Amino acid sequence: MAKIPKISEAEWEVMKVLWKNSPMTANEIVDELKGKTRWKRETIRTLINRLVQKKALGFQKKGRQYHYFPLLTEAEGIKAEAESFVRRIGGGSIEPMLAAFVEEKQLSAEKIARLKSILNKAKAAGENKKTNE
Amino acid sequence: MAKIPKISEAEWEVMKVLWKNSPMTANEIVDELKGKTRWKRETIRTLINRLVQKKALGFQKKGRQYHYFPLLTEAEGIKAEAESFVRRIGGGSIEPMLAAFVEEKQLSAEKIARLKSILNKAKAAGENKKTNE
DNA sequence: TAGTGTATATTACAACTGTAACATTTAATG
DNA sequence: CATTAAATGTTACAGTTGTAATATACACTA
Repeated sequence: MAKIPKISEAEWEVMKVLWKNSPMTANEIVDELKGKTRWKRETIRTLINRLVQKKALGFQKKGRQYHYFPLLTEAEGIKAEAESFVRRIGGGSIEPMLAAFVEEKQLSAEKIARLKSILNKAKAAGENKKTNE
Repeated sequence: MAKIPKISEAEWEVMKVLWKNSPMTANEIVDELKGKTRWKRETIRTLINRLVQKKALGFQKKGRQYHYFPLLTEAEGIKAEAESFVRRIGGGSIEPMLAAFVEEKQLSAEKIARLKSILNKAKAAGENKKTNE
């Protein structure tokens, strides 16, 4: 997807269920979210509609029902959020944020290893910055 | 600071200048931001006022002027943002986001080392079985 | 003391968000 | 075919945010 639309907090919850499993009908989405939130059915439908307007969701009409599916991948969504985060903190240090992560989430050893590998590659890229392009 | 108020994108720009240097008068903040944004003087004053209402900024009256200063530290602000980010992406993987970071920012070797050290501590706290790398 | 700059305070207004209620269309049923 | 139940569509309404304009208060100057 070219330009990632800005997805609000509540809308993200909807995206997450579709990222886990799609396509889904509005009702299936509602049922899924009824467990996790206290939103009324119509609230959830509003969120779905807004996501369609924003072109974050697409749908296919099947009889009287719509089957919704994401128009961007979860990784794209996360990357966009991360970029917005980075822009926001600007010159700030990313350390408190990584610290918050490890506090908040239970990171498995493998995950940590992958993260470290990303950091290692970063260092390499930084060092021969002038030659790469 | 006990509870971190929700600070909007534009408001963050104001906080950042105060985190770099405080206290400052409204005019000093305006001058600082005039360089970085295209906001009108009164726009910036609105942001300052909203931050005061939210108790993100305090001030001291000195004659006819107010001298503003942050009521939360930059690290607190960043941590709150990071937590919000983590909540939002929920079960999602943080890897795309770390990747975005290293893409977006030029990380020095020392910074990378500190980040790795955070990861190492995380592993220790989480499950200290294997000690690879 | 009356005017004039500056500071601060109040008000504006549209877009976006959270949170729904109400209305309309249409497939299926009696 | 008329009714109903379930889907989708339209409208609502207050709080937040971006982006200001306008009004008011007060210190200093003439």
